[in-house]
Amino acid sequence: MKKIIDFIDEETAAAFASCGYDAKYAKTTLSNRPDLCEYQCNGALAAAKEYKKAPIQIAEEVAEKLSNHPMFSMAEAVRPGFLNFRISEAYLADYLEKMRQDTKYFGLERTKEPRRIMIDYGGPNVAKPLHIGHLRSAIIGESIKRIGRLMGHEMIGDVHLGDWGLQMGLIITELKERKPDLPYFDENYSGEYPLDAPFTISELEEIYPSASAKSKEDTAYKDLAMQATFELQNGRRGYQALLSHILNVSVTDLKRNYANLNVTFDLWKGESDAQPYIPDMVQKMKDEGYAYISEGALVVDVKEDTDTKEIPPCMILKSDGASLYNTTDLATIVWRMQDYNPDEIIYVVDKRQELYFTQVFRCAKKTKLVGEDTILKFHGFGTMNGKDGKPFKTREGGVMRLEHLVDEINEEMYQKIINNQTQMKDDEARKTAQIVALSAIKYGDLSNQAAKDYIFDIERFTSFEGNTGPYILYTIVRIKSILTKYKELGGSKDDAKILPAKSESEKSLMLELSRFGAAMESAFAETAPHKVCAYIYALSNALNHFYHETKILAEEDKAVQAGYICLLDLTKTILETCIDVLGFQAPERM
RNA sequence: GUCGUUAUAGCUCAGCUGGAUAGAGCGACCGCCUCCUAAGCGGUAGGUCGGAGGUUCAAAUCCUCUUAGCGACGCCA
Repeated sequence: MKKIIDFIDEETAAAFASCGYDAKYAKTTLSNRPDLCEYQCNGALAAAKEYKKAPIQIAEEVAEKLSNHPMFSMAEAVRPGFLNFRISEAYLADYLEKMRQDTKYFGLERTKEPRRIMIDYGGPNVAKPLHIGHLRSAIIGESIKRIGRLMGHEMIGDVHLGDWGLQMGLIITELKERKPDLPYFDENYSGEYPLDAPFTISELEEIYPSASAKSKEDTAYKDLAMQATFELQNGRRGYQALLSHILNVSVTDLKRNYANLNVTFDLWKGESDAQPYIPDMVQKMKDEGYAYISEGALVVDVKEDTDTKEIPPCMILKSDGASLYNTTDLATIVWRMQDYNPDEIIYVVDKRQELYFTQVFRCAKKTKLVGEDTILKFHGFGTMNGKDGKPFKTREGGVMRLEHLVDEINEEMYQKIINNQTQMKDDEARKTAQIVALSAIKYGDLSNQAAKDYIFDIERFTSFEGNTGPYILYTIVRIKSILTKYKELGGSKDDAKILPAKSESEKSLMLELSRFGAAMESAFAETAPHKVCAYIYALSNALNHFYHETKILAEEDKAVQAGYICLLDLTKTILETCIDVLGFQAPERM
C-alpha cells in the first residue's frame, strides 16, 4: 500500500507539470508547522530561480490545480511560496480503514526484492559471563534484524562467539592444575571422552578470571597456557574435546541469558568455526599475489586513491605465522559466502573498531572473498556511560554483569508496581516487572542514535516518565483495558469501520497512524531503530491526547463508538508491532 | 602528529537530509481525577544550535577555518 505522502507527491507532480513546471520540484514533506498544515511542499521556492518567477506565483498556480482535489481539505499557497496541505477527513478515514484491513502489515509496503542479510551481533566470549558491554550489540542487532524481517528481507542473525585464542588455553591450563587426572590431559588416552563436562557454568566462570590473573603474574603459567592454546589449535584430541565441553556449557548459559533479553540467534557460530577456512584462504591470497610479507607479517594492501589518510595494510598473519582477529573475520566471511551467499552482512560492533573493519572489508573485496555487489556494512555503536559520563561501572568500579543490571532494574520496577497496583498478585507483579524493566532497558538504549555514546541512567529509566519504554507500554495497556471493557459491555466492531475524524485530537491520531509505513521504511533504510522509537512516542502522545479528550465507552452513537474502537484497535496493533520490532512486549496491565 | 567523531534549553536527547516561530522528556512553576488506569493530560518559564567566515531567496543542516571532548592509527580483540 502506498504511503499518503506518495499519493500527495503524485498529485503535486501532476499539478506542477500541468502548470508547465518540472515535476522534480513537487517533493512533499511532513509539515514542520502543524499549526499551519499537515503536509507541505517547498518546490515553488526552489523553482522560482529556474522559471524567473516569484515563488508565490508558482505556488498559487499549483495550489489552484489542487484545491478541489478530494484528497485535500485544504491546498493553499502561502508567502513566500509554500504549498500547504491538509488531508481530507474522509480520505484519511478511508486510508486508515484500508490499513486496518491488512491485519498483518497495516499497509506497510514490504520489499518486492527480498534480500538475504546476515547480521553479526552479540559477540559474547565463551566461559565469561555477559557484561554490560554486550548489551548494546544484542539490543541493537536484534532490533535491526526484526525491522528487516518486517520489511520482508531474509535476516540471519549470527552470534559470532569469541571462542578462540589464549582464553581457551588459559581455561585448559587451569583445569589441568585443578583436575590433572582427567583423561583430556593424558596424551596416550585413545578412548571415548565422557559426555558430561567436568565443570559447571559457575565453575567455568570462576576458572577463567583466576587463570587470567595467574598468567599475568606467572610467566611460566602463561607459557603453559600459550602452549595449550597452540596444541588446541593444532588439533590435540583431548583439548578439542574440552573445547566442545566449554562451548556446550557456555552456550547453554548464554542462550538462557539472551532469552531473558528476548534476543535470539539463528546461528551460534564462533571464531573457531572459521579456523578450518584459514589455510586455503591464506594460500589463495598468496597465490593470487594479494598478500605479501611486510615487516615480517603477511599483509594485503588496502589503500585507495581517495583516502584522506594512510590506511594501514590488512594483516593476515602475524610475523610468527599465527592468525589474528582479521584473519578470523575474513575466514568467517568465507564460510558465510559459501554456506549462505548473503547479499549483505551487517556488523553491529563497537564503533571503535571501524578502522579494522574498513581494512577487513576492503581486503575481502580486493581478494574477491565477496563480489562487488555484496554489501559489507559496519554499524558501530557508542559506549554506554554512567551518569558521570564515563563508561558504566558497578559501585565498586568493576565491570557489571548483565544479569546483575537486569536484576537491579527488575527489582526497581517491582517496587513501583506493587506501590501502584495494590490488587495485583505477587507473581503477576514479578512477571509484569520483568516485562516493563526490559522495555525500560531496551527503549532507553534504542531511542538514542546507535552511533553515539549515551548515558544509561538507571534512575531516569526506572522513573519511566516521558519518552520511555514504560510510557509506551502504559499507552498499550490503556487501550487494552478499554477494548476489554467494550467487549464486556457487549460491544462489537465486526461490521464497524473507521469514520472521518470529528476532532483535532482524533485527526492527529489518525495522521500519526498513517505514517507507520514511512516510519518503518526509513528505520530500515537507515538501520535506525531510534526512528521507530520516535514514531511510537509520537503515536502514543497522539493516542493519550485523544484518550483524554474523548469519552469512548460513554459515547452514545454506537457507530461512532465502534469507529473509535476500530481506531484504538489499529493503534494498539501498530504499537505492538513496533515494540516487537524493538524487541519487547506489553503486559496485560501495569 | 594524522584521520574520524561529537558539540542544540540547567540535565538527557530529537530535528524528517536546505525552508516558515529550532522541538520533546526530566527538573522548576501553574492547572486538571463524582469520568474508559493521573505511570496520564493541558499550560508557563528556559536557546546567539561550541566559535568565525562563506555558499544560498532561505543554514542547526552544505563548504572552509577554529576551539573543546572522545576515539582510532600493523603483529590485542
